[in-house]
Amino acid sequence: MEKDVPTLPSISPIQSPTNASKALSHSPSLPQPSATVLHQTAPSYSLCPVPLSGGLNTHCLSPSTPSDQDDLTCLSWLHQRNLLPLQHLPKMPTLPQLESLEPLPTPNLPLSPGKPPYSFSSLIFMAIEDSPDKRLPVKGIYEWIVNNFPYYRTAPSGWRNSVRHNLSLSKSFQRIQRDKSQSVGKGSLWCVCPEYRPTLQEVLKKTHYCHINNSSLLNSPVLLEAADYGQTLMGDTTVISDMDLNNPSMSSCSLIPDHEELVAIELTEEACEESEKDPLADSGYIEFHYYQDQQYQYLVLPGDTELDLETVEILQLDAEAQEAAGSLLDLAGGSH
DNA sequence: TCTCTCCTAAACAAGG
DNA sequence: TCCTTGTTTAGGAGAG
Repeated sequence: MEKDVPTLPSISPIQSPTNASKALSHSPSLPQPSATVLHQTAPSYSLCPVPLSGGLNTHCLSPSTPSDQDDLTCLSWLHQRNLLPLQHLPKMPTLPQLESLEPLPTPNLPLSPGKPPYSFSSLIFMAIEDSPDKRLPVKGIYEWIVNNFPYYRTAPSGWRNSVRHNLSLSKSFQRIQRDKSQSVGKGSLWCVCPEYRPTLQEVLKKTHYCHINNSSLLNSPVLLEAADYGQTLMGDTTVISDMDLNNPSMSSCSLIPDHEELVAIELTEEACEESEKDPLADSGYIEFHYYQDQQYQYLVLPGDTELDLETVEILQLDAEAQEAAGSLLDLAGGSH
């Protein structure tokens, strides 16, 4: 299942003149920020862009609303939860409606969520890790899965049996007896067995990367290594996730990063070439990722968008995008 | 082919 | 009684 890893670039992509010229061609007036996500990609099928004025779209990755939760199969939210470092948005199985994308993404694309690529162990792991107390009752695990993976809303209920089966059978999960005095409802709480936590994280990472292997960007040893340590190695770029996936102490860390900035991921030439092979790449959108108001958000802009002040002004026309545009301006060295 | 992992289904018991 | 939870067994699919 592991993919061959491309040769490690001699220099980091962000420092490569060639790559930089490609990546920055979309934003000639934007000075290289210390941290800016700027990658060109076809919009993920799970995007539910909120239409902005000027044909721009913004999108919130926070699963705080049901509509947002639909997007969780896009897996980008894993970054928000710090279960995976923010990197290239994964390309999920192609949906026909995206094959024929018009120049602008259709707002509120109809979603037909497929089965998540994650094993039940991973789903349970994510559910538990996402809980404030790192422990959940079975019902809570059900709810988390349903809330985050729309597939299971309509799936036959047998998957619940599989969840329970996994909980019982897997050594990775421990049952905790509820405090009888405070117990409301039956059943126990389940938590992740600490010694199996790194294993679960590894499985989760592998699953994630296997399903985004269309992007050679993520196959860069640099980025993979960065993913392992929660830091990118691209110059002074700051990765948006500062957690250490292999650090058991992460369980006590906030799942939401406390810094607010854009994260830059630029396409390597290989990534660009591969992207060109992707039929969706013709739609050529750029996603601008940023972290704001304790949420990951991103703008989806047409690929030929020049992120200059004019573009930002357009962004500013929309109240919802105003703050985002401000962030871009800040990073561009301007003020608004 | 074998092994392993994972998924699914089913049966059963216990408890609310 | 019904439903949920937890356990166990069995079989199949897919990958290495």
